[in-house]
Amino acid sequence: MPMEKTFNAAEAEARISKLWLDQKAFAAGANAKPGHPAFSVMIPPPNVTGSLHMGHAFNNTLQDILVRWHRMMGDDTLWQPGTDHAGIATQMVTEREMALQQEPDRRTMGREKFLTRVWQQKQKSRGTIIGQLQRLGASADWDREAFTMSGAPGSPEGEDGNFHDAVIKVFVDLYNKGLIYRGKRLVNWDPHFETAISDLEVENTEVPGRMWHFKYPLAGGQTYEYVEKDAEGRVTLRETRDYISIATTRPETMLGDGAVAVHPSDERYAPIVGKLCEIPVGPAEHRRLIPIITDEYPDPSFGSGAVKITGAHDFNDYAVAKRSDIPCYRLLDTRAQMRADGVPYDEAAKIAGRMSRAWLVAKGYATPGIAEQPFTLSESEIDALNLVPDDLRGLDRYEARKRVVEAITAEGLAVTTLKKSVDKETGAEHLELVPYVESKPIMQPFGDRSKVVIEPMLTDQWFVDTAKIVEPALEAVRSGRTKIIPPSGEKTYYHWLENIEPWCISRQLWWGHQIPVWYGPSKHTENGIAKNELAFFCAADQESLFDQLEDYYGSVLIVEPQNPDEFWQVTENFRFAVNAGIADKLDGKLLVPIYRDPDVLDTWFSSGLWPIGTLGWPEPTPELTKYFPTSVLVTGQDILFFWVARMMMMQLAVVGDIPFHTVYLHGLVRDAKGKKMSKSLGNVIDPLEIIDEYGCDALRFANAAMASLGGVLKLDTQRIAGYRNFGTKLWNACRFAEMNGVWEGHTTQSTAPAAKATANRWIIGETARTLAEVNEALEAFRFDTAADALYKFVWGKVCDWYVEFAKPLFDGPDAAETRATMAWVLDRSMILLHPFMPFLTEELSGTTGKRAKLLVHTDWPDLPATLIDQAAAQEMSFVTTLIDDIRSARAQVHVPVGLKADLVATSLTDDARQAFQRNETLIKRLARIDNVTEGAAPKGSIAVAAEGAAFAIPLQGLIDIAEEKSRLQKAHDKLAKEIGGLKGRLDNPNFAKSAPEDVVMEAQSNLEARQEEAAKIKEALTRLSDLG
RNA sequence: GGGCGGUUAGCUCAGCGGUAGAGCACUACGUUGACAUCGUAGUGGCCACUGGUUCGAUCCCAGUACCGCCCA
Repeated sequence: MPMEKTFNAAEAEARISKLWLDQKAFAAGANAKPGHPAFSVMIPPPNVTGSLHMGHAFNNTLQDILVRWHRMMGDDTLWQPGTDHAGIATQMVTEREMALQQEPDRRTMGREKFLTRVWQQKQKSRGTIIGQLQRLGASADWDREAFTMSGAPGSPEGEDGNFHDAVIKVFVDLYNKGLIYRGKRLVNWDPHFETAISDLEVENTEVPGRMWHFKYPLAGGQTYEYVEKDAEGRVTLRETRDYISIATTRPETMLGDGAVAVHPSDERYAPIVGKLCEIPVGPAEHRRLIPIITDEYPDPSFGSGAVKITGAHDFNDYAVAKRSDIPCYRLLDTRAQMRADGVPYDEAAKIAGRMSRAWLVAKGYATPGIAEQPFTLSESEIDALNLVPDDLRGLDRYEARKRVVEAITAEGLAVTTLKKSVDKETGAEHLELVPYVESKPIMQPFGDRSKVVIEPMLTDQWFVDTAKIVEPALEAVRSGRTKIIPPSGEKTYYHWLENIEPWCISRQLWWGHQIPVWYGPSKHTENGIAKNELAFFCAADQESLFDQLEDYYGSVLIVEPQNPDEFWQVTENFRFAVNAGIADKLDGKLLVPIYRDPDVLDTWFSSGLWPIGTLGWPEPTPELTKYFPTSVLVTGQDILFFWVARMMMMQLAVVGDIPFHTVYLHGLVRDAKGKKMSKSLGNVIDPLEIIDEYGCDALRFANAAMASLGGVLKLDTQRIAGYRNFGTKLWNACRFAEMNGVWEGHTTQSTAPAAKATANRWIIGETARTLAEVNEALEAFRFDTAADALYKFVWGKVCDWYVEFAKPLFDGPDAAETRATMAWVLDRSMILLHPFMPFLTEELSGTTGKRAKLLVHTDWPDLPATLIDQAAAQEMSFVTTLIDDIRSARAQVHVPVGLKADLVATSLTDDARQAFQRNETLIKRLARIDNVTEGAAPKGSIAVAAEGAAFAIPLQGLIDIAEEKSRLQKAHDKLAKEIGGLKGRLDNPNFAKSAPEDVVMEAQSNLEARQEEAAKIKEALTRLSDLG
């Protein structure tokens, strides 16, 4: 059955994909040749509930090109696929789905049932993204599909695997090495998901904001001389003040202020440093007093120069508070509402007030009148204090803000400014005092998933002490053991790692790897059990946990209370029993309460182990030996910190080796105008729709062609259409071959046919040249250069010229070798294009000959450089240039295409004559020439110059002399300009002296060639002038 | 504020020491033994600006302007 006019992608893709999968063509090690190296790639695991977007399509196309290329070369290739459990995202998707199905919410359901429900969701969603990756032609070893939560407790049948064990083992190891610790720290809190998130999951966005200015009255009505000076030291303002002015964008956090800070060099406030001032909000009879302290943080030139310090709700303030031992009072609950727990406000405020005065004493600011006993509270005692006034408790943070501002303003403690207003009726001007509120853009943190405003929150969390494991990760890149492409990625990598912050890895979610730490009552002393303190037991398995418990508590019964209240109740009993010395009387019935940390690990903690985890670690698997470290990681530059840097740190910390030799970072895919694709903008290009419309190969080739290093990738459907056309072009070249019997009895021939005809020798050489270009480009991860080389070869050389040359050759004595050559060249084209356009090429390969193997396993060519025939290349260059010039000349003087003209060779060197004669049929056909003679140029002819030759095309009466003159003049002018440049250079004595010899030689020969050509055109011009 | 990039044809981008290339778009012509998802020919550029290095700069260096992205 003859070939169709175009490739039917929609029909063929599914069929070919099935063929590959059925034959397990992508299995690890498939097509590997003995002695060849391993080539391994880890897929960046997409979210298990995700669906394919353009970024995935791009990323996976590049990986697939590399993988298919290496597999065809016979390397032992593994492309490891899998998905990520994506904590927040998956929990979110499941809860949304549950709401839709009117199922009970997760709290009603309880943790265990909810997790079962998420596993169901996971199993339902997983096929979507995997199927979409397969549609893309991704040649990963699908039988090895991994999951970052495989083997977790409660996982259903079929979800077994090592990943959970690996994650837990790493946590325990790092904990035992002191690289993971728990602490009360200020973290980014997502009030929507009610969990901590890491710095990286926060997006800072500029939004319109307001800055209020308030007066904090000095304690006891004290006053001071407030003096402002200009740059020259002249006094510009001097007044007596009984307050200090503060600016804030978050008035509701004033309730948690622990101090007011000024810069140590700020003379304006020097008189009141170490004194107390009053927070101007809350019940008047219980106003809290806080100290005025110095710190480097306040900027004297910004606002009033004084800042309030709210350690529990601002990262900068937290640092100041830590430096000066200022207490951090938490005001918000997990949903970012004003706290409603704890003792009433007046009690809490009293305690906080004592803290302030004790601070003054402790820091040596104490004045005789208010000397106090030392008074300190533990972190958790401070955290238990709720300083939200009773009437604000339980309010939303924004509602509380409104009320606070209103109250302060009503009391006259807002800083005011004069505002001029004009009475519309009378035209009279009024001046009135209004609260001073600046409208200005402020940076606000948002959760990257929830999109709600993130709240800095003082909570107990687990952290990786990244500073301790960062050095090997830095060293590996510095030394070049791991190479990051493009190099700018390395700079970014260094910059981040050199300034790395502790990594908060605990999340208050249910879906994830639960932290393997149990808490029990702390034995503070040898004999007693302390109140409110915990002992930690970090264990990878039950056996180890029990061992640790026994070591610590001795032989006792362990219970796991269901909730914290119960825990503390049992703890209290236990404590009492032990402290009362009656423990051993209970005859082993004494119960030690233990509870497991309910939090789960950050998803990136587990995906940070992707390279070793997917290869079976901690078991010493053969895959680990063979494929680790992996060859290359292909990923977006947006997850350099999230994932790449963490994999580097973790693999080096856990197995002491780099996870990959090369990291290839690519940009983000945007729309044709460079805009981020987003549903709200409506500019999302769905890769599956593109595949439906243009075929997968077109999308893949476009992706490869776009993959220049660095920057944004703007995707244009017109360009994809262009590459679809490119596929069609190759398809039709093969169809042409079919019509000319090229494929009859064809089998794959790896060695090039021995050809005599110049055109055949030339195209064989071009094939070898292209192969070298593609190899070189892919070795350097220049997918764009490789795609470009293939495009130019197939379209520009094979289709534009070689197919045309073949037409006359098929009628001549070289027909047989031409058929063999064309078959070989088109075969090579399919092979070289296969990593880029796997479907179309596999289909072509299958329909054009009898093949020993599928194209996916066909040997990547190894073509000797001797195939590049310089003489043939030179001769074909002469031929194609001549044809181009004749066509151009004809077109410019409007010779009808249908008219076959004659050609007169007016001068020919021997070489040129031979070259011409050998290819005369080709030239005549393509330049539409009838008869060829040698002799003088006839009157009324147009002139064409070539290397070593000059030709005339007699067209008397057909052409406009003036037009021809202007054409020649133009060509001459262009040459003259080039000659001028070359001459100028060569005449410069410094050029000859300083430039390399070959450059001088090249310029010299260039000049001669240009001059020769110019002379011929000049001659022709003269002839025309003679004609009139 | 800190870091990393970018500024080349109408658009999207290559090139990165020897005075410019591609694809698309545009113009004209055109169904010649595969291909109109095509062919042939053409139009189009002080390579952001200012200095410097060099025999020679779009390319290297410094600065300026503007535009991105990341981190505060």
